[in-house]
Amino acid sequence: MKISSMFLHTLKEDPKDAEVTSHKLMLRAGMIRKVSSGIYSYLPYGLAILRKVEAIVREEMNKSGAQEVLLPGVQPAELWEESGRWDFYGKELLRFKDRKGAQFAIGPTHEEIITDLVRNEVRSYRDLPLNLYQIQTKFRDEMRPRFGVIRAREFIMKDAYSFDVDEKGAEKNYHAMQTAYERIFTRCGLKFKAVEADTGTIGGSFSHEFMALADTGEDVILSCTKCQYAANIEKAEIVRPDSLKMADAPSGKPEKVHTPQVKTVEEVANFLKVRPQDIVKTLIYTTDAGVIAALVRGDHEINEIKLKKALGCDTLELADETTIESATKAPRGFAGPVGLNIKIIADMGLVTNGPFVSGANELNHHLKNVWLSRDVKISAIDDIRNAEAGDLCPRCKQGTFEMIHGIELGHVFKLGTKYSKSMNATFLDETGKQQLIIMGCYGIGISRTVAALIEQCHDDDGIILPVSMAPYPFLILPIDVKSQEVMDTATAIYEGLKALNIPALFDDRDERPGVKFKDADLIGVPYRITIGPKTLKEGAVEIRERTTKVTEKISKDSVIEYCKKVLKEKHINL
RNA sequence: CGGGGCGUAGCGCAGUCUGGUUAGCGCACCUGCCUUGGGAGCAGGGGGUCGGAGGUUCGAAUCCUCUCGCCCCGACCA
Repeated sequence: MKISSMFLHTLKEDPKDAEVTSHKLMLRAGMIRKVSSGIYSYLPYGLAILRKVEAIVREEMNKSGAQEVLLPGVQPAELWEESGRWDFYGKELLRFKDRKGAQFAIGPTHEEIITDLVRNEVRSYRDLPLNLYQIQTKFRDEMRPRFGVIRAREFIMKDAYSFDVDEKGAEKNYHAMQTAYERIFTRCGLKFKAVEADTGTIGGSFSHEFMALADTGEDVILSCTKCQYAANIEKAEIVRPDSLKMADAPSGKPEKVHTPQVKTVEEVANFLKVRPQDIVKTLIYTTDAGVIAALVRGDHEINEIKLKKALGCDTLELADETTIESATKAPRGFAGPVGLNIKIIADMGLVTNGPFVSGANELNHHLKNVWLSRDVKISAIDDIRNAEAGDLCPRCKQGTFEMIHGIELGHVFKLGTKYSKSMNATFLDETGKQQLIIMGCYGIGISRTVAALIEQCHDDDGIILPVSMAPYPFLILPIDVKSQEVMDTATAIYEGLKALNIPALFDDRDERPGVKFKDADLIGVPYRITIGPKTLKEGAVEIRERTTKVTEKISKDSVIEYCKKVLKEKHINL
């Protein structure tokens, strides 16, 4: 491709809107342009990289036995009502009416559509197992789109759905997807980690997320320093203490102290000269099972997903001021467990400690010398806090957790019969009995993968594409387009690569060398072939590797061979 | 949804507080000259309903009211 005629417009300056590196570079390299918040157009160069990811995904999905389909972006409300998600999904589901007034949504995911399709086609166990996937644009009306295409509202996703006759088959499909994902992200040249994840409202026995390691990642992962265990903070387990009984207390009773305007854990710790871990944080929640109090140590953070699970409730929300006041008889900031008349659940991190400081349920007062075993009626003790760096690993019990950040690229999980049940997707087994299909679903954020890759692979000059991700592995750069000799050589190389179907960019613009060098670095082409009058006098051209910045001088006649060799070494078949 | 910030040429910004010629600068773009190994230089040029609507005023980018959009922090969401 000749750059002079390419729809490629690079920017010298960082666009104001962009915060993270990948977003800045994707805009500067002319890959994307913003249309609206969280909505982007892909320009030729950006699309070309996107296609590289898609190609790898297709190859590996097909190899694993999945078959490609293409489902509609617009989905009728009826199917969502059938699965129960029309009311449940919330504002992220963009809804609208057609001219007849019928309700539709723009698909944020496709469980309903695929389940509907499969239930209409699959009759017998002979039709199973099945794994269907698609690569398609999805829309989720995110409250706060961020980081360019990393958290966009409109984005491109590969989603696959598996259908099996039994649990064993479902498990097999799950593992097939896991290994496919490992291969996909490895081939993309990404540093990633598969971590245990929460299954969310979807349920099922387990799920894994594939995280690209990046400091700017929104997800927090806890990873054992000794063994393989790694999990999303939402899920990361904490070692259970030997006993879930609160530490024995001496006789006595809590002592009320005056603490004017002292509310937060930090303020209380400073004011009363105690450590944060000697304070009990009391959080009041409104749930579908009533108002409850959750207790965690002052230095710990509550984990609402764990809390929800421990309580067995569906909805959970920090209580508002009015609810807090009616439950504790005190304004926010002074809640404490002593004398509370609502259900109290305590984190197991509290069992070995005492005495504690807590709120006194009275304005400007706290209690000292509180023993949970003596002074508080606890209904349950469970793991309801976030794991943190330094915690003992729950698996090997030798290593400790370190905290890393990641960008969620892929998610595999078992759906079980959630959708087949609500939407009645069944088959007849060998004995003629009707059975529910066991499902799984597996997503990869394609557009997000491109951004994650750039987040990992760049330097001060721009993007550094691995050869596997480069739509054009080579860029031919004549220093002076007015020099006949230079242009003849450059053109010969360009045509030579073209004849072999090796994609290359030809920077034939009448620009000064510096401009072309900067652009070449910015868009991240792995190999730059520079043709200038100086080296040409020796019959040579230069090849510079983007990653290492090492320049090598080679004979102008051996360039094609060199390129072929590079591709072979990197196992790229074009 | 709460808090903060910003909308002036394709991009980045000044001008707004304190109203007053033809609204300015850098980059990008067009023409010419010159130059050609890391975003050169000179000369000339095109491009703006100052986010939108309404109002105040002799006069509004500037003041007032409403509104839309975008960004950041938080909440929310899986």
